[in-house]
Amino acid sequence: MAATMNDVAQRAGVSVKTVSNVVNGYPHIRETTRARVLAAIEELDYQLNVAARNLRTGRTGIIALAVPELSLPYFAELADSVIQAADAQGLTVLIEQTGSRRERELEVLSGARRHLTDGLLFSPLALGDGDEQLLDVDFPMVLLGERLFPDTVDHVTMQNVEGARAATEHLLGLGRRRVAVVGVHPGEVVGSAGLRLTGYRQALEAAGVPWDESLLGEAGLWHRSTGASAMAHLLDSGAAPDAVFAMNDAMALGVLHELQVRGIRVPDDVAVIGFDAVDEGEYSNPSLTTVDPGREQIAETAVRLLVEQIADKRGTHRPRRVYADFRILERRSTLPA
Amino acid sequence: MAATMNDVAQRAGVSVKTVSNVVNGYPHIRETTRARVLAAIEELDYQLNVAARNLRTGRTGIIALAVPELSLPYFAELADSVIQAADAQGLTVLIEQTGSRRERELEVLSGARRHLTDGLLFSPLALGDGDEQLLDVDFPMVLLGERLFPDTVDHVTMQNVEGARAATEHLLGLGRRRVAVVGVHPGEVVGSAGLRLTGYRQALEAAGVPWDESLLGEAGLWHRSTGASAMAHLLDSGAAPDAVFAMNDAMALGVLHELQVRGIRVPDDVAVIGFDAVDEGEYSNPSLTTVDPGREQIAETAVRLLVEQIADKRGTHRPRRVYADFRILERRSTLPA
DNA sequence: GGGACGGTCTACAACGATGTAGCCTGTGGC
DNA sequence: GCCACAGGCTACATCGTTGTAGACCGTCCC
Repeated sequence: MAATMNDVAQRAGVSVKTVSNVVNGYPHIRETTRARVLAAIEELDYQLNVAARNLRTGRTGIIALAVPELSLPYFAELADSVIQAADAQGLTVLIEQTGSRRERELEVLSGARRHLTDGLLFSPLALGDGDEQLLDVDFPMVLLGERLFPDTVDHVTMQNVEGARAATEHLLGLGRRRVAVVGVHPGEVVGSAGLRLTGYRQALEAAGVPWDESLLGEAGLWHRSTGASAMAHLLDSGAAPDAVFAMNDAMALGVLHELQVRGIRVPDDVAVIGFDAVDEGEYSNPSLTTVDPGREQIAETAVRLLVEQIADKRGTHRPRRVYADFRILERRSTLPA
Repeated sequence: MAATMNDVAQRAGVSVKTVSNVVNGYPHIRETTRARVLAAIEELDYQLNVAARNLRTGRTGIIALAVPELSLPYFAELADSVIQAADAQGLTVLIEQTGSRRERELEVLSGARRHLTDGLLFSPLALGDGDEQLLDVDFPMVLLGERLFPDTVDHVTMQNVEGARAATEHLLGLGRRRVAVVGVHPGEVVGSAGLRLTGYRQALEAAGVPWDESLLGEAGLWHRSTGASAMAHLLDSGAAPDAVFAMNDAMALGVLHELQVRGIRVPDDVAVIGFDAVDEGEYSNPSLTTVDPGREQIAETAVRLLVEQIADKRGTHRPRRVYADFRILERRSTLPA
């Protein structure tokens, strides 16, 4: 049987509350008493029962992170960063996978695990326009990543438009004029697909390059496989791109793969740039130029905002939106000729 | 304020315990009563306070998964599989990253979060020979993956020796005779590096191919970068391999990268095979032949064993060791000439 | 010398659920 | 008509901690 505070108290000859005070660092305790209590804790190998503290204080020390899929490298690396940032604040992370399914995302928001966690970092994919009121929850939450929602909730996001624009400009700067884009969601405006497409369009306009519908590669889910098939479709349709901006790295790697299978040289025939800066792109063949969206900064900021929300019991905080810094990581897939 | 069982009980005109019974599916309740309670729950939007239940029952419904790093694709995909398997059993997963650091692995075992979780799935890397007694913990635990420990604890592992042997035989079957191996940990026997090296050796012996020290590529951490530098070292040393067995996929991808940078053709000049079957290898250039160690089977089995341990309060269960099925996934990096 | 005050500590209630014991009521068997 | 018994429910204690109120002691100041 595990020891309780009571056992420790008896052994140290003090009240339970004093043990509690020692454990929680309450300052007004005589040194000798504190030493006795600590010794008793040591001897009994006492461990605080978190469940009991939770019940009493209403805090759990756990935050939830809801992401689409851990098997997507970006989210795995994001989770890594979040866990480390949370660790630094003494928090533990509980991961929920939504599988990009709307129903699972709603479940996360419904707060079924509300009592288990102090707050939620949420990276939604399936929710979108018209779901604003669903995000008006009564527990601490910070939205992560890409979608834009009204200013009713804290939001840490990457610079989708600017990053996409910079990526496209990077390709145009190589002298490429037939720049395809992969990952388009037709009709979407507020999602990351819509925003990144806007950045792409801005870059073309600024450079005076005409808009060409045939260079738009659609892809619903942003996986390696969908990137590969979007590229295949672009090639088969005769669009003849000389560069590709893939809206994330996973698709960019699919694009590289498809090009390589067909014997098309990268970057000589087609230059490729991605978005996300996952580790994988550093060792692909050729290595992948990409937009680094500031993943660690996003994780750290998000955890910090969440902690602030949790501390602010009155609910008086006003929602904030934070944009992370981005930069282009230049590698071989866009090496100048 | 969130509603409690007391609120529900008052509204339904029954005792708290009856509400508890309804919530927990206790059978002997009149239909009309059950309906009244359910209605009250609905009206008040009542959610069970898990912390309180935890305190009373000692169960939390959370299991911990301790892995080295989520940013390593294999562990991200393993986590994905574990979360899904746990979900199917109504369990939530809390992920701990040990960063392969011995001190963090010990912390996990010390059970600091014992009160927060019902059990632990543990994939140790830094612990090894001589640490057996540390694994003799007094909470439910299942060891995952690769290292072998004495039979005092449940263990779900991949077939390291057999898989490595099959991988090496696959290369030998292509007619290659100078088969390098990457990821060697000199002196190690029980770890996955030691076991996979044994499989490699067995395959060579069976084929009558002489053992050549110069074909052993060392790599402490099994990352892409260490795979690349081990390959660079092999090439620079003049070992002149015509095939490489990388002990995991991450290193294999680093190997592919290094070969490509040097203009060495795969599989024509050097054939490459990995181990783990991460998604990434399917879209690398060229796509990566690998050993599929049965990741999902491992995850499902591990969760099942853990659930059994948790249910078995008496601690009468006898430790089991389960080996997952493996198979070779043949892709282009070992395409016959 | 008495009152104010801060430091140190204790007793007790409370968080929200569940386990245990036991009270009714109705049914069936003898 | 009485007892045994099961179904349906309630009352109360309890899990291990923390918040609140207050007791006690010594110091300091007027």
